[in-house]
Amino acid sequence: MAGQRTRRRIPEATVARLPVYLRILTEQFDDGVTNISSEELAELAGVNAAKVRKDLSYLGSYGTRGVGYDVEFLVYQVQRELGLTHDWPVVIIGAGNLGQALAGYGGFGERGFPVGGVVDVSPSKIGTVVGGVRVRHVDELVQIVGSKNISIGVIATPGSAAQDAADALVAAGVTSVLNFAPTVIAVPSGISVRKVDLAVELQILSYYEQRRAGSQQGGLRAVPGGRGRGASA
Amino acid sequence: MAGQRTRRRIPEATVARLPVYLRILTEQFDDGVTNISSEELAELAGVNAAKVRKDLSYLGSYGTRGVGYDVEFLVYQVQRELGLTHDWPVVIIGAGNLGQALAGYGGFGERGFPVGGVVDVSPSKIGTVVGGVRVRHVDELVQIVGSKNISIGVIATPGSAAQDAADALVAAGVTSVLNFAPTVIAVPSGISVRKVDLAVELQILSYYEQRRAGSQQGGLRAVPGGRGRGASA
DNA sequence: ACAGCTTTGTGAAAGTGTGCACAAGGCTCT
DNA sequence: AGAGCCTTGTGCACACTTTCACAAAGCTGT
Repeated sequence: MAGQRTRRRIPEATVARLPVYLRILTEQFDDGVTNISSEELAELAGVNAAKVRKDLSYLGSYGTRGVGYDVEFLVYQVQRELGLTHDWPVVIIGAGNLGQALAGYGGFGERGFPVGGVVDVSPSKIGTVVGGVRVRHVDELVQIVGSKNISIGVIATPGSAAQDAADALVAAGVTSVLNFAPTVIAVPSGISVRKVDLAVELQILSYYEQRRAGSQQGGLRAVPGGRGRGASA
Repeated sequence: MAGQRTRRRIPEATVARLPVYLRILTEQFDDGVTNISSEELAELAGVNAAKVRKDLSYLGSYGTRGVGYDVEFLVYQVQRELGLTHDWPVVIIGAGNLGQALAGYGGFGERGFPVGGVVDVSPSKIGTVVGGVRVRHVDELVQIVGSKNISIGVIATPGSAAQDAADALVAAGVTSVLNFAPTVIAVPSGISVRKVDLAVELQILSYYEQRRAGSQQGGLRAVPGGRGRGASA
């Protein structure tokens, strides 16, 4: 009865790395690897071994000293912690270039995020089929989200429509949003938002590229990584 | 003669925010806004005003106390700092779903990163035209990179081919890499790498979504943001 | 010329994240 | 059963980031 789960809070930086470990562990498991050390995992993830151990320690003491971690068990634990023991269908709002690419990408479904619906406002898009899903009108968002129990929405509209899209998603009951539009969106507190802006990534690279050119000689070094880390060979 | 530029180093976290400020400032400028306060800019960027001021202070003292910042001037300064005073052509490696979407996206070119070339290994892809560019064989990478003076490469291959793609890019002379493949790639030191993994973003959302469901009541809060910040309305 | 208002620029404190270094623990082999 | 080896889990110091709070500086109106 005494709740064995204290609901320890996992640092955000660790949460961002767990999916990377998970992918590597899954690959290793598929390759028949049954045990892995923090050193090996760190090498494959491009991070420091101490960091791997500290990250994994937030899940519990699942390693064996002198031996390492049981890959299969660790895969399960990471999945459980990330809430990946079941699928999370997503709805994509915006069926333009990007929306079509995302829907057709296939990588989502494979990794537990099947495309449960695609909506748009343009009559020319509605009714077309992308990624095996028929595009429906944004007004049907409530039904789609409700009937498939969707909690994650993906914004793939132009920047100018992103806030409307976010409002529509929230109104329909979505509680997490992945925003690909190059715009900061406002949502009620309690709604999770993450943003991916391709141009921003390139501009960050541009900064380091320019700096390299400017300072002629000396200290070339890998770009320190927010999320995208530079690993040296 | 005394170098007015001490080449002050800008913190990584700030570099990641500058592109966001730049986009907002450019929009405001296009709307005819000539002056902006740190408070207004912070509101639009979804961050704290003190952070905006500190970020901008790394560029120099370009504001006027009691007034704010001159939008046009600030746009120029941020662009200069990010190295965006000229275009940076990019080469995309991988002409599958994602590569096609990126090449056809258009958003790259508009923001100063025109697609200077697309390459692939598959004979079925070579010769096809995506985003107005003819797909060429990866063996031609050296010529493409050399003739157009390209320093940024975008990896849009499947994960299994990502390391080979990275090696090919580096061998061709590229010094910055944006990796969309769900794999950690190793590069020589001195090469900048940033990574965008769509599944990782969704998995991070899944974590907070699951946690919300698990802890029944209480403390719903926006997902703390690595890069994608949750703003509350 | 000066008082009062506004907003910047920044020192300092608080909060997060990273990485070293090592004790604790477990396995194997004799 | 015990020695020796290996790898985990973590305390601690350091580095980076965020936020507060306020002095400095410029503008406006009298």
